[in-house]
Parts: sequence; C-alpha cells; structure tokens
Amino acid sequence: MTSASSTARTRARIEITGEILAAARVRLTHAGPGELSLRAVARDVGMVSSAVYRYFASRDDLLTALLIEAYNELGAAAETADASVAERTDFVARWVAACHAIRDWSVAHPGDYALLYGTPVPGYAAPKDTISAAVRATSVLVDIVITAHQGRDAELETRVGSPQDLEKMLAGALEFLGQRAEPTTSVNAELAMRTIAAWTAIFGTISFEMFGHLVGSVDDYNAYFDQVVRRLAAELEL
Amino acid sequence: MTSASSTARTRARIEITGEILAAARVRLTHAGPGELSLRAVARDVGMVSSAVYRYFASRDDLLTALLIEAYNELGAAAETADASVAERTDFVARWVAACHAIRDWSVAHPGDYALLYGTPVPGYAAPKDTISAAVRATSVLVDIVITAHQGRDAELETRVGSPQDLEKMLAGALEFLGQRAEPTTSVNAELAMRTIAAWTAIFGTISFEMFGHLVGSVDDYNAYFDQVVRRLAAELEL
DNA sequence: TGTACATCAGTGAACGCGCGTTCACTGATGTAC
DNA sequence: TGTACATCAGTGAACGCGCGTTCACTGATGTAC
Repeated sequence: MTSASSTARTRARIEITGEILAAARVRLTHAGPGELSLRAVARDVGMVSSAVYRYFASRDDLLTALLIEAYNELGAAAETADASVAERTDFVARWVAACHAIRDWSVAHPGDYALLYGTPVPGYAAPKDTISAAVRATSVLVDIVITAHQGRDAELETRVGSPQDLEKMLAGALEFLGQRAEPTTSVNAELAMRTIAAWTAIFGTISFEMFGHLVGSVDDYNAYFDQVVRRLAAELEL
Repeated sequence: MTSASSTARTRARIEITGEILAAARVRLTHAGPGELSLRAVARDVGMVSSAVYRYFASRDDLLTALLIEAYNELGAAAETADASVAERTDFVARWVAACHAIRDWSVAHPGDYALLYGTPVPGYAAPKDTISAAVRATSVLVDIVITAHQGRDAELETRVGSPQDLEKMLAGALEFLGQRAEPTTSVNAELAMRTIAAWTAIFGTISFEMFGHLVGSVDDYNAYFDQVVRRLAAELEL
C-alpha cells in the first residue's frame, strides 16, 4: 500500500508537470507569451499534443502556471538576497542586494521576465491565484524601506504637491504598505510616493535594458543598474 | 499630362497605404505586434489579403512602417508640447509639457505604445530606418536638459561612484548628448547619468501604468505621473 | 487629339503550414475486497 | 497474496481554423508617339 502522495503515478505527475513548465519557459525565450504554442511545448517534452491536456486544462492554464512559477522564482531570489545580508540594519546593503537579485534573475530568464513585465498577453487575464506570487519581490523591497523608516524621529517632507493629494492618489499603496508595517504605525504618504517611484524605476531600468532601449547609450548594464539602485537608496533615505 | 507626384494612381497609393497602416494600428490595440495578422488587416481595409503585398513586401515591412509612423507621432507630440511653452527658459515647464505629451500619446495609443516600448517582437529586428524616428521623443527631453545646463557656472557633482567610471559606462550616451550640445561644450557625465535615469523612469512609469502594474496602488495615474515628472525635473536641476 | 503599349492595383485560387482542442482507444498503475 | 475493477497517462486521428505568401489573371490608369 502506498500513501496517496508518493505513488509512482503521483511522483510522475509532479515530475512531468515540471518538465512541461520547463519546456514552456525555454520556448518563451524565443517567442513572446502570446505566441506560446502548446503543440511545440508538447513536442519538446516528447509527448503528443493532446497529452498535455492531462496536466493543463488549456493554454491559458499553462500560462497561469508559468506566471506563478516565474513570479515565485523572482520573489524567492529577492528574498534570499535580502536574507543573506548579515547586518540587518544596513538597509542600503539589503536594498542593493535585493535589487541586484531581481536584475540578475531577469537577465538570466529573459522569456520569463517578458511574461511578467512585458506587454500583457492580449485576451489573457491573470487569475487571482497569481497575486500572492506576483507581490513577493515587491514586498521584499517595500519591507526594507518600511523597516528602515520604522520608528524614526522625523517623517519625510512632501516634496511636490500636498500630503493630502498624495494620500488620496496613493490610497491603495498606503493600505498595502500599512499592512506590512508595525500595527500601530501609519505610513507617511511621501515615503509611499518615493517607494512606488523607486520600484517603478527599478523595473523600468531592467525593461529598458532587456528590451534594447539602452543599446548604444550604456555600455555596462550591471554597473549602470548599480548606479540607479544606489541613487534610489539615497532618495529613499535608507 | 499629369505630374508624376499627383496622378490618380499616386494619390490613391498614398491614401490606401495610410488606410492599411491605420487598420493595422487599430488591430494592434487588441493583439500584440507578434500576433498582428496581415490577412485581418486586409479584411479590415476591405481588400483581399494578397493585395496588401502591392503596398508592403511582407509582414515585417508592415511592422517597420508602423514602428516608424508611431515613433514619429510620439516624437511630434513631444516636440509640439515643448514648442508650445512660450517662456523658453522655463525648463521645468518645457520638461513637464513634453513628458505629459509623451504619456498622453501613449494612453491614447496603447497598441502603438506596446509596439514601441513593450516586449520586442521575437524574430523581428527593426531596421536602421527606424532609428531617426525612434530618437525624436528622447531628443526633445535631452535637449531641454542640455539647454538648461548650457553655460551654467557649476557642473553637477557626481553622486555615486567616480566621474571616470560614469564616463566609461556612459560613453555612448555622452557622445549622443555631446552631438546635441553646443559644439564647444563637453557634457558632464553626472548630468548624462541623471538624464538617462530620468528618461528610463518616465517610460518605466508609463509602462507600469499601461501594463497594469499600478492597479490597486495608484488611483490617479495622471496625477501620479505629474508627481514623478516634477520630481525628476528637480533631480535634473532644470 | 487618338491610338498602342506598358504599368500597376486588385482578384481569387492555391500552396503548405501550425494551431488549440476533442475523442475513442490502449495499456499501465492503483485500490478494494 | 490474488483477483476484479477503477483510475488515469498517453496515443493518434480528426475537427475546423487562420496564417503568410505566390501566382496567373483582369481591368483600369498612365505614357509615348
């Protein structure tokens, strides 16, 4: 008698599901997510195309699984990098480590990156299952910023516009940041503004690099990214 | 006798070429560039698919024409917005106007924006004809920054790393900026660094908005973009 | 001005292709007694 | 432990579809004399 979770069938299922996902991700390197072909993936794995339907109910389901897997990998990379900084109060070091981990993963997985941060697939709406995975990498960055500012004497001064305007405009972000901060603390709207702008700048920089817009302008992408990240750290007063 | 440039044929050719391009751009709103179908475009225009080949030698040629047209429109929008600021020494106003023009055009033409700044079409390499169009919007921003700093007493101080490192890393950008500056002036590497970072942040912000990454965080995209742009203006010391 | 020829836009059929998905099947694996 | 039945992974054929591109054609427009 075999326990339900370790029969040959169950193990094979897990393994082959992984093989299909891996093959699909390789395909994504050479074709956009919209052109991802289930039949091509099946061929790569060595099955007949209809067999894939034993594992994924449709092409969209495959895309969803890919999205979740990729988001989780990116999130895990950021988390690991942050955790590897021994001096937990060195927020600049943690920020730099996490940002570079995000870029390193992106450079190593261009197809996956395009899936996550490139043009959305037309006609495909990511289901809610993807949200918790999608938020992981971002949460690492947010936590570093919030923790750095937690319990400081002075709140950041609003640079442009009024605090009230910022609060209204960033209501959603403030709620998200508030959930990740200590229960009693309220998050400063100016800090939220700078955090979102920094987060956007990081992925904007990676996208520009990956999609070829920095060709001819920047020679050393890693060094350039490092510059951007350290400037953002200063901006965020980490 | 009719002059070569205004025969009925020539006029029809120009008109229909425009109709094909327009139909293709509508299609791009609902399908990524990789999935753009020549047959579908032909159908929309009311021709048989093979007739399109009288106007474009291949699907890739159509894509190239779309790229050039869209880049030129975006560039023209930025140029017009900049030119409409009467007080030419009010560089902040010019910067804000140009940036908003870029965002407004992008929001109004999401399909075209994705073509220009989204995931590149796999297997398609934009030919060199596109470069001069591609550079127009960017040039507007660069010119504002350079002109603002032209002939100032103090050069910007390098914030992170050494000026030498920046110069090496940004050789390509420095050459580009140098071409647009007054002949005798040399462009400060720190200024180049901040300019590229600002340029990247602008398109990063627009991409995040357009591709859905700000949903739930930011409520008023236009106000948020305005914040970003004004902060960048300060950063650039316009 | 009128005619003969050349150019060219648009047609419609055809090519070979790959796609997502369904379905009846077979044989191996798992389960209950 | 052994047998009977149920589950399920994988097969292979088939469906209807849309795609990019080629080609011989027709009829209208343009050009040269």
